[in-house]
Amino acid sequence: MAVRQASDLQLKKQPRQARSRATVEAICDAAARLMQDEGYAAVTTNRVAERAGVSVGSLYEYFPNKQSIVAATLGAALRDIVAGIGRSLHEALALPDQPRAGIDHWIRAIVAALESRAGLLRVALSEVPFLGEIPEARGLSQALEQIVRKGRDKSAGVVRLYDPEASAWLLTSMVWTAMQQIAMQRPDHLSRERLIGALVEMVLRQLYDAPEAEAPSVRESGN
Amino acid sequence: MAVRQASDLQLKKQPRQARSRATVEAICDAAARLMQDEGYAAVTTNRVAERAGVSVGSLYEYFPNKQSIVAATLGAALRDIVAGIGRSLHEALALPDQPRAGIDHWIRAIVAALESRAGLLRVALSEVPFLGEIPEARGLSQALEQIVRKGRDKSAGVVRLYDPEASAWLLTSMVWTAMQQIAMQRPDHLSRERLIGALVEMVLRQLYDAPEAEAPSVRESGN
Amino acid sequence: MAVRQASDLQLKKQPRQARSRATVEAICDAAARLMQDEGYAAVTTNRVAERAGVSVGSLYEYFPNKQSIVAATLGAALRDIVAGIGRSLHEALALPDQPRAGIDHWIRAIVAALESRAGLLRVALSEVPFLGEIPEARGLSQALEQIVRKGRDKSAGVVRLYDPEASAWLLTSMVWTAMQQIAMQRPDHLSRERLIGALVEMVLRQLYDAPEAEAPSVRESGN
Amino acid sequence: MAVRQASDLQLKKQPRQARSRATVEAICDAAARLMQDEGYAAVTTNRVAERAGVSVGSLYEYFPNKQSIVAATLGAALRDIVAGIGRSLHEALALPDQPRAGIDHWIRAIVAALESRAGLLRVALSEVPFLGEIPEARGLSQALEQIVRKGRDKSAGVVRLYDPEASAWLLTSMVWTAMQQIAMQRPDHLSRERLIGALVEMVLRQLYDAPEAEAPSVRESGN
DNA sequence: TATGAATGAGCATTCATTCAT
DNA sequence: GATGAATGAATGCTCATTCAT
Repeated sequence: MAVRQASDLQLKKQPRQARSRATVEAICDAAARLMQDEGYAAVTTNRVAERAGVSVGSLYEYFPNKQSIVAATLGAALRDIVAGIGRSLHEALALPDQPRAGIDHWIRAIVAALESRAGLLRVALSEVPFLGEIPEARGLSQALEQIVRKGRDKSAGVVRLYDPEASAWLLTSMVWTAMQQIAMQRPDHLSRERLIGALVEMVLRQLYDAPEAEAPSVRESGN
Repeated sequence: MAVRQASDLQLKKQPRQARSRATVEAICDAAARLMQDEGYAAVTTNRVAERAGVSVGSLYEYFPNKQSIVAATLGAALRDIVAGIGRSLHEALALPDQPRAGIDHWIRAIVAALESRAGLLRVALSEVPFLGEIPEARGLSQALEQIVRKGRDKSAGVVRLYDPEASAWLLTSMVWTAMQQIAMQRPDHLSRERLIGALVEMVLRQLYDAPEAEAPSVRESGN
Repeated sequence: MAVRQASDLQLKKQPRQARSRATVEAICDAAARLMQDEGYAAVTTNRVAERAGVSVGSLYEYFPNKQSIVAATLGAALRDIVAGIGRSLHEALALPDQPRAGIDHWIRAIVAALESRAGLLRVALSEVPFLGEIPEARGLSQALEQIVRKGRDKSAGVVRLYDPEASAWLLTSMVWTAMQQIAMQRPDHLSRERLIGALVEMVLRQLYDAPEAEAPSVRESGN
Repeated sequence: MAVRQASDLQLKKQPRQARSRATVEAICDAAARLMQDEGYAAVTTNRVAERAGVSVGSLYEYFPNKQSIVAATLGAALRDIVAGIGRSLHEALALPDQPRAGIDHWIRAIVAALESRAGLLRVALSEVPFLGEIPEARGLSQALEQIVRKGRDKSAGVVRLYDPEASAWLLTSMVWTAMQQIAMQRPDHLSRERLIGALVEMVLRQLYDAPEAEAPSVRESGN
């Protein structure tokens, strides 16, 4: 398999002028729309340029190759998501020390952040071969791990996990994919509210041996 | 997005002769190897034909287009996996009614089945744009749901889930992805044994409010 | 400067069928015509294919890249030239031992061979950056050297050159370029006949009218 | 072949200010270095501008197109060479009437001049398609012819060449290429000294040891 | 005058698919 | 049925040149 240099996914030069930044942004926006609407295979340099209202040449002024366009596009989206989570996490930490409220808060935050970019993420996760090589993708994992670690520190002495290391790793990855599913693949008959409620409950039970909680009313309006 | 007819992913005609079946199989094997070794982008009809020791023309005798080759290849792999799970599930049902033993058994069965095709699955899940349109992929989900349903029936009256519908859906998808991770993305420092052990414990806790179990010995050899 | 693999200039596969050989030949002919008529810069893969009455795809069936087309084209032309010289050389050796007749004969042979491909050679020599990497180009030099060596062997004991090694090298390269000039850059007012006659005379004078000159001291420092 | 206007190879306007002259010179220097180091294909207007520390726009302020940059670059190099030869020729004419000393002197002068620009010349001669259209290239030929003519005038009555016109033309072009070879393609085992020595001897032999030969009939038909 | 972002025609190359043998 | 040579639209990318600032 061809080796990829780290630099192959980076911009040729940082756009400094407002004009340049606008061009780069227009290119990433166009690529994002194309990817969402028609899938990764539809992202061709000429179509991206056309949609961005820019010439192919201009595109190659900033990006060394096609992959770097996709990487920048996804990178920006992921950065937005991490930022959104970060903001909410900040608030969450300000909350009183009630585990349920805290967990509920950050699960909501992450799901909301993911939902804002659901279409793009779906394609990124299922079609982009080099997603793992995009720094921001690793950044997101690390952000998650940080959250988990902080949560754990806070509840030290309370939580008792069987094989803590393995359990923590599993719980993180399971909750992470659960949130992705809620944000991106939720079945029609289950609303986000119900799923988030159930997920919070499951997490609490894992961490605290939570006893029965009142079942939610099944009547609901939206999804 | 281009509309895809269901028939686009199917074989032109079922190979009836042994000779034909061998050809189709050789093609799928070649495609599988190529995909595992070099990624989805490396799967070109000419290379598949070459590796299969067949002419491109013959390939198009059975398959209407490239996607149908990939679909057949992944379909076969997924059928193998479902079959493997099915066999184990059968044994599991024969076991005495000990939840832990049953859960442990089928988690092991699924992880083992996934591991046998890990390389191919990794690529299928992260690069193939039409995975969801492959009937067997849906079949796998349904198989899982069946298992869960059977498990639930067996333990009716014992298990109390908060919002059973939402919880069941979540639990299924979480455990499913946990098993994928264990089979395909396990971190170096956590062995399959530890992860399976922890996962079983987590599932039990969700279903039965399982109390503390003995922590596993941390000494381990392999992975 | 980019490194070039030897294989980059060679055919992907030898055409075995008559049909294939005809295709390869048509491609080389088209490239030769294009080069002669419009220069090396006009040789683009699409134009070559078009002129050859072949699709670009077919072209890449046999040639790994553009350079290999040019290399094959020039290689064939150079092989023709070497073959032509070889034939004449054979006759020349059959001639009686008259130096003038022999030299006249092979100069004529080489000039005629070069003239038959003058247009192509002119472009090859003045525009093709990788001429020296084409094996047949080296082959031509070696053919020349062989001729010179044979000529020298024949006249051993008669010819006395000042610093024989340096003189032989110089004489070879000078006569070689003289022949190229006669074949390809002859001024309007000087006919080939006159130029060949004069060249034969000059060569004879170098080889046989030599009065003894002092050999140069062979001791030398630099280059 | 595309027709080229003479003006296409010339500067748009002569730089009059010192500033402008410096810019033009920087551009030519950059082009020369690029050509020497990486070949004619590496000479792109953007890279030239960059290496020259100038914007592409400025470059087009003085040059109408890319070819004119190369033409100016080579023109300057050739002018340097002609100037160098001119200086030496002047000294040579001041020398006493010893043919060997005179010939030795100007051969040395030319070889030295060529050597000073060997890298650039090699590329110019083997890759630049329009070298013959650069006025200075013609100028160099004319300078050579002048030298030869002067030499001939000086030795009138002594030198007797078989078919003087053809022989002179041949001798000029042969000696010219011999000097190029000595300056640019000398084989490892032959030093410049030996080769120049041998060349001088060869020239002398052509010019002064000539026994009477029958002049060729001047009547001729073709070319 | 000088700049350098922008242009877009054009290039080399790939690959799913067809069809004469 | 089987073959594999042939096709050509489409792709990623370059670079001489222009022009608004």
